[in-house]
Amino acid sequence: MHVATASRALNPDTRSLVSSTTAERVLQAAKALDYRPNPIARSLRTARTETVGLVIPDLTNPLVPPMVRGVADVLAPAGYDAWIVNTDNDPDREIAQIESLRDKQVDGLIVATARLEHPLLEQLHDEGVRIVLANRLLGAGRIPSVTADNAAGSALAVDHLVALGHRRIAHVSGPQTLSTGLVRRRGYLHAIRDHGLPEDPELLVTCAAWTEEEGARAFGSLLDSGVEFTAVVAGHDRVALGCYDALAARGLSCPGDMSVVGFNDMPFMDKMRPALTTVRVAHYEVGAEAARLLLDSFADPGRPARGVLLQPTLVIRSSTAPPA
Amino acid sequence: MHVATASRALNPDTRSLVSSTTAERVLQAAKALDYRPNPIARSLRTARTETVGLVIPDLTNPLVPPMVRGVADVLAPAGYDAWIVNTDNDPDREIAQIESLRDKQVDGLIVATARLEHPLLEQLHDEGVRIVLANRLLGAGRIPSVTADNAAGSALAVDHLVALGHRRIAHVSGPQTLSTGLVRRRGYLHAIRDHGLPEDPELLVTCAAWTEEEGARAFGSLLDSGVEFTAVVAGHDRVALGCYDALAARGLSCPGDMSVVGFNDMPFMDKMRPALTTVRVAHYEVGAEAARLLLDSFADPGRPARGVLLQPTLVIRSSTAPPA
DNA sequence: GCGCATGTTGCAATCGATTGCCTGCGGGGG
DNA sequence: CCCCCGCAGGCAATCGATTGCAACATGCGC
Repeated sequence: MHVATASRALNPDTRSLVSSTTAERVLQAAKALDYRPNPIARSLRTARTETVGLVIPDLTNPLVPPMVRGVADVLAPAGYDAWIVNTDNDPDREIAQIESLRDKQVDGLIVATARLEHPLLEQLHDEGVRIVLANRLLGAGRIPSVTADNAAGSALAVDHLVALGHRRIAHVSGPQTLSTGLVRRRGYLHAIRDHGLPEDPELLVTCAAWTEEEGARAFGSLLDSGVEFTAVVAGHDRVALGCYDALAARGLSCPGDMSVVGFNDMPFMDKMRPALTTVRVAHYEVGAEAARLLLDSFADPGRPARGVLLQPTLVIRSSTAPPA
Repeated sequence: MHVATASRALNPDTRSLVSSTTAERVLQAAKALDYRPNPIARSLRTARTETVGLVIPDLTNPLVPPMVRGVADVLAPAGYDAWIVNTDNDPDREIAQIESLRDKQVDGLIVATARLEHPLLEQLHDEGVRIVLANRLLGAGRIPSVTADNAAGSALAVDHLVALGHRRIAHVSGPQTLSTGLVRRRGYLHAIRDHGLPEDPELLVTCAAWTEEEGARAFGSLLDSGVEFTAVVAGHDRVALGCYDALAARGLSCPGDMSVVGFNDMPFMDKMRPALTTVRVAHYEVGAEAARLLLDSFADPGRPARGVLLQPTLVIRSSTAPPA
């Protein structure tokens, strides 16, 4: 029995080249010997690894694990695995990690880091590397991507507050170098305008990062400025928690004195006091859909880039109430 | 120039076999051509992949990501990468995943799933597969492992409560099929005895899982039983949150009516109301140390198995107070 | 009865690196 | 002056699978 024949018998696609009796014999023998194909040898020959690179900023960011699971759960049935690498938002590290993934011959990349600009990715895409962006958009939109509809999410938050009777609604936005920071702010501004509310630049403050500290600092300065308002849309749950802290530090209550809406619905946000009303982003679905797009692009290389927008939902809890 | 010569020049270990001038020329050429060695071809030849398998129950469990980062951060400088697989605590899946990792020719395994029994792991270890256990202990302790000193952690919690003046201290333990469930309970019992406190079996209840629901159920039944006590050591932060819920449902306050201590110090436990006093386990360090043990076993295959116990610390917040 | 088509299997190249062995060259010592 | 030793580098096998091509057998049609 020749290895070539065995190889053909073992591969369902080529099994028809082998007589059914020998195929059966090979399958029997494989089972008897507990034969396990060596993926390394196969990859060397076929130049495919059944592996995709998953580039994330930091696994310990609570938003990330659900997305990773979404990716893994979609890839697994298709026979693919994910290599996970953390960049810690360091551009140099990101480049190094991506090159390392390419050396490992990954069949595609899912990039979930959030910076806006990224010449390397566009270049790789032009070189024919299969890439899907998750959670971020890039320049011309030529690269397939999956993101939450962040603008719509901001609008959901504003709509909810307006429905409760709020008219002066602040926004604590994030770094404008981040796709999320930019779009959520834009969505807030549009929603304010759509409701015919006054667009007061004083109601808009910006964090240098999506952290509680920055949220407390930015929102605290807004509180101290003397501007009047009764509700705030935070660009991120962490920022909302910072708002909680800033309120507590000033003896103000939520939702009594101030309604707060977060963004993302991280784990445990339902356990906060008050439980945080927030815009839920289905991160698992973002990952799953990104993986689907990537698999699609393997199946049909010619397919044009598709951008998927996932609709967020509003989760109403206890941090929002009608104004006093 | 022959590929063999180039190979030797590129590899620091064999570079001395090549004259320094040719070595220099090769290095120059490699840089000029942006040569990148193919890890797949190398692995096929050397039967090493510079890769370890990391077996975890579920990435979305908040305790897991820090451990994964600990592993990754230690492996990276040594040139190793980690394949991460989730088992969802399904024994069959765990076996399948581990076999898949072996097919991928990982150089070693770090297994961080928590069930107590595991014949496969012992068998693999006997076959010479390099394995390190994280967060769990196995039978005879012949396999190197890294765990938090869970018994000592329980004792820290009891000591703290006793120092506050509590004398009747309950324990909500977890599944006794889990290493953590078993040992934390044992540590609690020892500590109670060491303090000369009454060992009342009625103060001990057990959850079927480390979840808020189970914690609320088990602790609720204890509250409803009429047994007197003023404090509880929960075997897990999630269980402690369940205790919060059970207290709230009965109109009891924490820490006014009942002191609660958690276990693990998951993210956001400092943001709870009240902020949770808990036994902090350095999960990052568990992962890092497990990775170190594994690298050690690569460097020196003969080394005897070592078991590392990491000492937890008590983080005192607002869920504990002297008894009323 | 011969030729050709079809179906099955074997041969050998290939993927890209590593490594044991051998060769050839040069220098130093007898 | 010759021999031997050591160093540098080339040769070729090897890892384990895949795959184009060739070869062979069988069977059918003319």
